[in-house]
Amino acid sequence: MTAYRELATLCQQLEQTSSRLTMRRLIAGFLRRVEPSELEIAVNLIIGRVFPEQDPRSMQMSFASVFRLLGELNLPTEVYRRSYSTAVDAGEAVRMILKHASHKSRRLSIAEVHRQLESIAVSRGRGSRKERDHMFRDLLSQIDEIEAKYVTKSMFGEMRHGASEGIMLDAIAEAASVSSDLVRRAHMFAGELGHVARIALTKGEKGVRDVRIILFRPIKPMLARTANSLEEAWTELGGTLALEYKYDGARVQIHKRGRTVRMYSRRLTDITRAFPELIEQLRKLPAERTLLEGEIVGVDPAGKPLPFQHIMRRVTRVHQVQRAMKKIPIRLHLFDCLMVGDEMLVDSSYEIRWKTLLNTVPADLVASRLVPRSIVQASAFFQDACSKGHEGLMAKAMSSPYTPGTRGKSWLKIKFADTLDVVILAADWGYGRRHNWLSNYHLGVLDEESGEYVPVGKTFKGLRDDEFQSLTERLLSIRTAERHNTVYVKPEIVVEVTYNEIQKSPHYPSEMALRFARITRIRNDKSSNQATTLQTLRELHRKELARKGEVS
DNA sequence: GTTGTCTGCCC
DNA sequence: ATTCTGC
DNA sequence: GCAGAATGGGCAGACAAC
Repeated sequence: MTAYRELATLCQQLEQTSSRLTMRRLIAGFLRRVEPSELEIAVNLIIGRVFPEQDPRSMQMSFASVFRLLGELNLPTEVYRRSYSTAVDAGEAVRMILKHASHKSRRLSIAEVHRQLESIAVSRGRGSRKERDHMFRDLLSQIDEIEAKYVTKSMFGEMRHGASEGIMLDAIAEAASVSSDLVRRAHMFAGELGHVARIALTKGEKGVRDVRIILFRPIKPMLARTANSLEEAWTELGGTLALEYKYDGARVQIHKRGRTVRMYSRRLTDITRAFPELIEQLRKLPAERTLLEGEIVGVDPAGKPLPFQHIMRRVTRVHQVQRAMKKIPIRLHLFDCLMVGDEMLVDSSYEIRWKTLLNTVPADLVASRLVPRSIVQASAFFQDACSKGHEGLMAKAMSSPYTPGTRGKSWLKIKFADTLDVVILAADWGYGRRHNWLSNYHLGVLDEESGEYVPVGKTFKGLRDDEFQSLTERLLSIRTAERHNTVYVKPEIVVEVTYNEIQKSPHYPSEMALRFARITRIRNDKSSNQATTLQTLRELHRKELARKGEVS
């Protein structure tokens, strides 16, 4: 058995360096000396996971739970106040608080710490909240404050020591003396870091090479990079590309063997039971074995795509699936085929995979696509997609292989986006590396009827560090009030915000919220009475909705 | 039984 | 999801 | 160019509080 303390020490060392090579070396050394039976657990805990990626169990513990139970220690109020205001993150706050509780470490092993975390995760049903709190407090009483810090961090998935999945993969490769590329490929197919580590360290290169795609073990989806315009995508791909509609729905990976069909989400969660009508349809496909990928969108009776919110009502649904099925009909748009029969197509070109897809499934299940001959034709297709209520287009390089889990340059997404000039109404204090900055800005538009500014969303994106710093100073100088973590300010600062959609909001009184808002400019040239008005925003929202379908 | 809070997971 | 930063 | 970090809106489900 390896002491959990050693894992905590490793994390402390990682925290002290920003060099990836050093982190890789430190982790590799640790993986080589950790007790083999604890290897898989350790690999996950180090990068901030209690359970492997595909494990459906979760801790059901968050900041609120942990701070509630720490409050029960009845330490001086000053200890809590100082810890919360000084600590950069939750793990650090826990350490600072527990320093005053002076628990002695019983030197639990990695396996024992994990066993206790597991029993917290499986506690369910009436009274389980209290039971989980009790069990976690019990765990804290057996470890010292340094160990508690990293247990908390693993539980919250925020290590903040700079090493995560990517560096872990390199470390596994180094520890096992196997090439990094092979280890990464094995991980994309196996989907579980712990398994990859065990195989690499016990079976070496041969074991890693033998990992391949198996049906009903979902693989990491290939990711796309964003292009700012169609022209940019065209240039980047050298004009030899295909365009597909980018549907605003849920990405799914479909595995079929005989009459058995299962569907997995982008994060590899099994969501088969949410879409019975689709499963039934897919079971009838002639292909005996296949692995397909596509996007599911909600549609109205006329077939127009519904806003994203509606498909979300179905993806995570467990109860009343049949009722949701009637209310929110769906359509599947397939765009890739990674396996047919015994043939593995991951390394085949996109062109070949597309042809195989067409030969495998009926045409009405396939995404709309165009191989453009000119950029003019491409632009028309983009307009076409947007006007029909879709998100935009995907541009794909014809000869590119499927590269699971990586954001390569062979898939580019081009999304509709627009800008508004909005006013900063308030800002939240940041967390972690933004601890000392006001980092999350509440955005408002002017209601011409009342003359008041009403919130329509928040954003923390778009500014550079130096801009956060100067904006923090500026905002503090016009502060009107401060409550909890939020500083309210005079509505004076105007920022240009880029967004992708105006959503119907059940939360904001304006009943609208901006999706994916990011600051693209600080409009020092504009005063707040020149900002976008609520009335204008409503009009834009109406126009957006007119392109999309409606639920009856 | 209803409403509110927390959590995880879609984007 | 998007964006910025450091290697 | 990759990897990591910070954090958005909104959905269902599970449980807690009333």
